[in-house]
Amino acid sequence: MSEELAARGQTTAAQVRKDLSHFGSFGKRGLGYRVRELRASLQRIIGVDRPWRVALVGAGRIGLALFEYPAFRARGYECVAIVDSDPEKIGTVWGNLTIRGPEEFETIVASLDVELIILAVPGPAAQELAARAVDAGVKGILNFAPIRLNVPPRVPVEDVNLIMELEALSFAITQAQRDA
Amino acid sequence: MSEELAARGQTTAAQVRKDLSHFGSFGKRGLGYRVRELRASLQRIIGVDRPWRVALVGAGRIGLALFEYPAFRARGYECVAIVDSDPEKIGTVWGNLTIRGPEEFETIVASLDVELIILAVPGPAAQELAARAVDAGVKGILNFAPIRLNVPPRVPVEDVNLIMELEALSFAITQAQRDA
DNA sequence: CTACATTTGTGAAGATTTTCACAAGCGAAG
DNA sequence: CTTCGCTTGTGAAAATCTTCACAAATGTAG
Repeated sequence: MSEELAARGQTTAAQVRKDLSHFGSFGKRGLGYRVRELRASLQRIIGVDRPWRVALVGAGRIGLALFEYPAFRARGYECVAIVDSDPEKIGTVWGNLTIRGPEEFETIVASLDVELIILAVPGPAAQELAARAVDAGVKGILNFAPIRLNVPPRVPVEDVNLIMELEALSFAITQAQRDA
Repeated sequence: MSEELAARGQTTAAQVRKDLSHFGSFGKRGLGYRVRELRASLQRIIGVDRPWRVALVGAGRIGLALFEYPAFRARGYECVAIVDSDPEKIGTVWGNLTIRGPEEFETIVASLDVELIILAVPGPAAQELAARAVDAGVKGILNFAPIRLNVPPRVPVEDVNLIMELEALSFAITQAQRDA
C-alpha cells in the first residue's frame, strides 16, 4: 500500500511512511491504509476539508485563464471577487462577478471575507496591492508577478514564475548535453 | 557582494558562494563579483545565452495567456508554432502564427526545430501528445496538465500545478493557525 | 490458541545539504 | 615591499533528509 502510494508519487515506500508519521498514524499494520480515511485525514491536515474564499486581483489574460479554470472551484477555491485597475474593465461581468476597481479592494476583502488572493498583475503594481491585501486581512497570496513580495512572515506567498520554469528546462537540457 | 546576492535571493552569503563554487570560480577575493561577467557566466551555464524554439500545444485560455506574455520572448523563448485539436481554432491566426492541427505536429517539430513544448491541454490528451513530442525530437516539456507525464528520463519535464500551489497556501495558513 | 504472512511505524545508519569559520588572494595605502 | 582591510572559496562541522531494516501489529488459516 505504501508501495503503491510511493509509485504514484514518484518516491519510495519508506518516504511515504516517514512523511505520514510526521502527522500521525494512519494505517493498520499488516493491512495498509484505508483510502477514504487517509484521504480525509490528509485533507484535514492540508486544510482543504473546507472551501476557501479567493479574490482575483488582475483581470488580464492570466487572470482570465485562472478564473475559467474549472478545477479551482472543483477543489474548493471559490472566487468571490475580481479587481482590476483598468477603467475599461471595471464594471464588466465575468461569469457571476462584476470587475471592481482597486479603490474598493479593502472593502471587498473585509465584506466578503477573502482569505486568499491570486495576484496576477504586472510587476510594478504587485507590491502595493500585496501590502494592501495583507493589511485588509488576506491570509495568503498566490503570486504571478515576477517579483519577491515583501509581506510579513505570517502571510505565506507562493510564487509562480513561468520564466524560471522554462529556464530550469533549459538548464536541464544544456546539462544533459554537456554530459553526453 | 555575496551578502547582497544572498539578500536578494532570500538565502545566505555562504550558500551563494557554495552554490557558485559548484560551477567554478567567478569572483575576486577582497573585491566581489563583477556583475556583468557573473551574469554572462550564469547565463551560459543555465543555457539561456541563446534563444530557444518553443511550440505551444493547446490554444485554450492558458495557452493564450502564455502566448501573449511578453516576458517569454524577451527572455529568449520564441514561440514558433501553435497546435490545437479544436477544428474551430485550427486556421485561426494568433499574432504572427496560424494554429495547426495535431496531425501536423511531428512535421512542425521537425521542420521548425522545436526544442521545447508548452503543454497546455486538458489532462486526458496530455500523455499522448507528450509521447509524440518526445518521439519527434522535443527536448523538454513545460507541463500544465495535472498528470505525471511518462517520458524517458533524458527529457526533463517541469510541472506547473496551480491547484497544488493553492493547497500549499492552505496548508501553510492552517498550520500557522494551529500553532497560534 | 498458535503459527504465519503481511505491512506499518520508527530508531539507527547513511547521504546530502547547509552553516561555520578561516586560509587564500586581491587591491589600496603607506 | 609590506601591511592592512576586505571578500571569496572551501574544508570541516552541524543539521537535515533519506534509506534501511526490523520490531510491533493485524488479520487469516489451521
